[in-house]
Order: sequence, then C-alpha cells, then structure tokens
Amino acid sequence: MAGTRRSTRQTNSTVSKYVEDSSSSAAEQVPKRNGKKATRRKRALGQDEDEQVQDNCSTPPKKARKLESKPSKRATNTSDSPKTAPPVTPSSDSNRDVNGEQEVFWLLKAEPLPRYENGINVAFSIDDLAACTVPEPWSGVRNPQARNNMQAMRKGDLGFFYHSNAKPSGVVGILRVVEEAKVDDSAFDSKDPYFDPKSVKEKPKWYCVGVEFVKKFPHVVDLHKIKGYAQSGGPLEGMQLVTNSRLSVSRVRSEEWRFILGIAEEQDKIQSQEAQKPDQED
DNA sequence: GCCAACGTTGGC
DNA sequence: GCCAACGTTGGC
Repeated sequence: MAGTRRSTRQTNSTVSKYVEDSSSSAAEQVPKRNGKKATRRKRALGQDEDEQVQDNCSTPPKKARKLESKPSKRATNTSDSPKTAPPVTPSSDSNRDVNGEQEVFWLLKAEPLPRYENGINVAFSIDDLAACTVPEPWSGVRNPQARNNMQAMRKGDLGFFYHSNAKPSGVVGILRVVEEAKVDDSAFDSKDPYFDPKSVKEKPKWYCVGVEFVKKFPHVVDLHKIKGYAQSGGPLEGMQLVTNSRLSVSRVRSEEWRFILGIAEEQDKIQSQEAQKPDQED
C-alpha cells in the first residue's frame, strides 16, 4: 500500500536550510545527488498534472509498503488502536525533555530498489530524499500503528532513514520532520498505487508528515549488525524495528538512537583508517 | 522465489 | 468481543 509522492503542493517551505546536521557525528553529509531518483517511474497515471507543484524533486512514489497491510475497516471509526499500538507519545507533546532534547526518535522505511505497484515504481531511496528541495510527504502509509507514529512526530524531530528489501537492508541515514502530520491525499487518489477506496475525505484516516534529508551515512548500519545487538540483553533488544519488523514507521528510543549513531560513527572511522593505511597499520 | 511473522478481516 | 482464515511484509 502506500505511498506516493507528494500529492499536492505540500508546502514548500524550508528545506535547504535544514540540511545541516544536527546531532551525531557519525558521518558527514553526502552530496545530494540529483537526477537519479526521478528517473524511474513516471507516474503511469498522470495524476500529477493537477498538481502543478514545484517539483524540483519529482518525488517518486515511495515507501510505505511495508507493514501496511490493508486499511482496516473496523479501525475506521474508532481510533484504531489495536491491541498493538503502544502509546507513542512521550511525556509531553513535544517529544522533547525539559532541555529541549529529543527523547523519542523515529525510523522510516522505504525501498530503494525498483518495485512496481499498479505499474508505478514505488522505489524511494535516501538519495532520492537528498535530491528533494521541498518537504517530502511520507505518504502512502496504510497501517494504523505506523500512522499513529507519524501523528506523534513533531516538527524538528529526527529519524533514521531505513532501506528495506535492499542489499543490504539497514539504516542509511537521517531525516528530519519538517511538517507535522496532515491528511494523506494519496489515499483518495484512485490512480495512486496506495489509493484506499475505503477512505472518505470527510473523515480522513491516513496522514503523512513532511520530511527532509539530513545526512547519509558513509556506510549502511545493516540489519544484521542491528540484530546482533538486539539479542537478549543487548542494547537494541526491544527496538521496535526488531520487535515489529513489519512496521514501516517505528519509534526509536534515545538510547537506541545514540547506539546506532555510534555504530555508524565507528564504521566510518574504521573505514577511513583503512583508507589511509595503504600498507601499514601501526 | 520462499517462507515465517503478524496484522486485518469478518463471521459468529 | 473472540477467533480462525487470509493477506501482506520483508528477510533471506
């Protein structure tokens, strides 16, 4: 389900300015390459026309297919908080502690390799995000729990960008929430690969946040490594990515966030050392 | 391409 | 409200 690119003029607000890095040190940013993303997939359905957006970013459809299975009808009127979705919101409504430090982070999955959904390539990689010049709507998510997580996101929150069904799958970088959840119009678009026929505009069921690129790690923190630290007693045991692997938008605890940043940093360090040690290693 | 995990559906 | 069947995700 899910996903499609920006469906309307989502605000084009601020993007470039955010592209510095904020926390972490793990990696430096990567030059954002343009060009590649858009290549694939032209919307087969031409639903784009009406939106004469500024799409410098031609945003390809994206993500979301993951865990979303089908929109649940019963969840429709209630708040669909199945037995699963644990409350996501942290102590306050800001996801931050008294010092303004983010306490709850996020992880958003997207598939970087071509995959067709209704004839439309829904691939979306971190490079695609890096090429965007306007906030990228994380549309197409059709799973209540993932949706709830997005609704709990606050402007300025950071999250990991995860490549799934990739080689290797893993955390590839960082993104930032620049627009809080708003109605996901792609659910009403019959041409959209993630069209949800049960959605009704009067009572929107699906929402999406707007995100922007922050940085790309020099090396993927792959799932294998993450799982290695997620075993019983491990620092990542309990990470939602592992405990509920089907969720396309999950939350990341601050300890987990820092731990993974540490891995990224470490990997970067190791590799730069090797790079500069042509033949010696003392 | 296969298969295990798990969420959703829908009858009762 | 419970539960069996079904469908989808996503790693491998």
